[in-house]
Amino acid sequence: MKMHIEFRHLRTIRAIHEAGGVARAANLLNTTQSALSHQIKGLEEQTGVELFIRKSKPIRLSSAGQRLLKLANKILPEIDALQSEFEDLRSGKSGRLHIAIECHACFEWLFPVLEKFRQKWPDVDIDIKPGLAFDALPALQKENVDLVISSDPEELPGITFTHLFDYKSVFISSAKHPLSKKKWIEASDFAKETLITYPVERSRLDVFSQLLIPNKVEPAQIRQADLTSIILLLVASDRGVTVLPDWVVAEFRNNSEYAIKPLNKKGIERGLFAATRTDCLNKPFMRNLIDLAGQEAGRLQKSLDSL
Amino acid sequence: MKMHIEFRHLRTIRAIHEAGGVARAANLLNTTQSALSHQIKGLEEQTGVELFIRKSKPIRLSSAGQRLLKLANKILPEIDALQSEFEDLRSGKSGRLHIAIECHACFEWLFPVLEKFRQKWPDVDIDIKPGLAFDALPALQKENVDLVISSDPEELPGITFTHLFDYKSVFISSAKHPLSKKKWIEASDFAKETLITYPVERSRLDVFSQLLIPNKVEPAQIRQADLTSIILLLVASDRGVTVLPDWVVAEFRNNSEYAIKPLNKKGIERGLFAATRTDCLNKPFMRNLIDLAGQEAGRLQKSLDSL
DNA sequence: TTATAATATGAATAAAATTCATAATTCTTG
DNA sequence: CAAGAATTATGAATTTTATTCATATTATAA
Repeated sequence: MKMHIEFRHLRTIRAIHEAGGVARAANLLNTTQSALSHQIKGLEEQTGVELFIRKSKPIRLSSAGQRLLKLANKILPEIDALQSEFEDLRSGKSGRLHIAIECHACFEWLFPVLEKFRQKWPDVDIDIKPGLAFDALPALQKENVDLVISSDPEELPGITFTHLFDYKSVFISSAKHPLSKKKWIEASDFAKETLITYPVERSRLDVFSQLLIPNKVEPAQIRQADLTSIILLLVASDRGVTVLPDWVVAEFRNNSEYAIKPLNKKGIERGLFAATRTDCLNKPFMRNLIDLAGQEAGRLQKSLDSL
Repeated sequence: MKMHIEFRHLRTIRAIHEAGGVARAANLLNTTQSALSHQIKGLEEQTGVELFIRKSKPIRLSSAGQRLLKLANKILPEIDALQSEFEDLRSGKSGRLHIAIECHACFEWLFPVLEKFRQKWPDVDIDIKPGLAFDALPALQKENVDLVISSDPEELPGITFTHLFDYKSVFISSAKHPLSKKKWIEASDFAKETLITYPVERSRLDVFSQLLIPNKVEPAQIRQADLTSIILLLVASDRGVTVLPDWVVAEFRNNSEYAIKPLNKKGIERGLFAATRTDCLNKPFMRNLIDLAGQEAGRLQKSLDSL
């Protein structure tokens, strides 16, 4: 007989000890006295060590048996804990929510959303993965991340894009800037300007993908900055102009330092989407996050409308 | 399918992770790729949690799988350690040596023996159980102790008495005591004396069992003391007389404060035995202890002879 | 896209655990 | 100390579980 020590054995040892006897332990474990007797016999053969003192009835643990019991008492609670963690996972109480953001400015509205989310789902492992802006969708497919915030929905197998809200990309310059006199801004207006952007691929920036590339316009100069507040600082001091989502500018629309103009006569409107693996949409916390994002969007919209 | 998490699964998870793939892990574990695949499938069904990301080849652990791996890395070394402890037990390198001493004075020669023993068998769990003087042999049978030092061998099933050495019980008084004038001491001599003994049953004391009870003599008074040195102190200050094994008095035989006399003309000679469960005599450390005890006895004998 | 390496699957087989019935212990009590 | 009660052990049959074999499916790299 080969047989290894198994959890079954640990449970049996513990039960025999606690119940004070094989027969009573068998009750506890919903099995027969015979089964346990065979079990411990097999275990003793396998380990080559006497685990019980059989000269007493009911049988008692030998010192080796007590050593094993000690291990059982250490180990069994650990798998129990694991099982309950898994139960949380299965029920959707806990889970992993690793997020990649294609749209760089999205940090702005996402943070407050995550803050609310965190309070409601304390057991969900939230993380924002940097450096994935480019191949966020492959990462999503490979389960390296669980949610991608993107403006460019694609048809991908196993991936679902959920519309969150729409926004407008708007032009921002200082109030003193010559272009602030125009009603709206066109592609050609950028030819002589310094454009300030996030340090990401052009294709990932609305100004380029929606306006400059289609119109084959190249800005006179490009300057990059990481943080939205830095970009705005540079714009305020007339070191350049920029294009940002309208929600970013909501808070300071009434700030007289800035001029905010639509792009083209009709403005450039874009959608924002949550990309997830389709099966993950079943998870309660995932739906709730998307809900919360929608709510936050409504709130931003209101604050824009009210101006 | 019912199935619990088992050590097998932990080993599999670990092997898949370390080998980087199911097929390679199967090699490590001397089994087939199919077996492992079925195993993890069963485990995933049981726990209701995806343990691996199957969109990649070779498959990788999911976050739940990593949680399980963490547990595996914590638990598996612990059973390995246990198994090697058991191996030591089986090979006789370690074990339990709980000793009961019927003969109260035996502490005197046993301690140096145990000291040597301890150095040679550091993994053996040595203990001296007090309070068992009376029913030491039943305790031996019930495996509450593993060795009994006794002067009264009996025929008991499963118990073997090994002769260690012989000694004489000798009478001790102060040098000023009237009885110190006699060549030897008889039972009747005790009738007017205060006898100092260990605080144990009369039947367990040589003076009584070998001399006073057979001769129906009752000492004038009995006084009890726990420690041999205390008894000797009392004797030296003439508060009473005592009877002790000759090896106890070896060291101070030339001390002029004491008078040491044989009991009866021929002396009372007794044997000392190591009682063990018969099967325990196979254990190397047990035999070695008995050997060491014999050697120590030889040493004591010499120190007596040389005087 | 195709070839290749890796994993999954289903049915058959092998292995192991459990049960049932009963024997053999140890304990208890008169 | 014997007899009965309670407890554990055992062997064979049965059921459950794990593994293998052959092959299908899936993912990756060329």
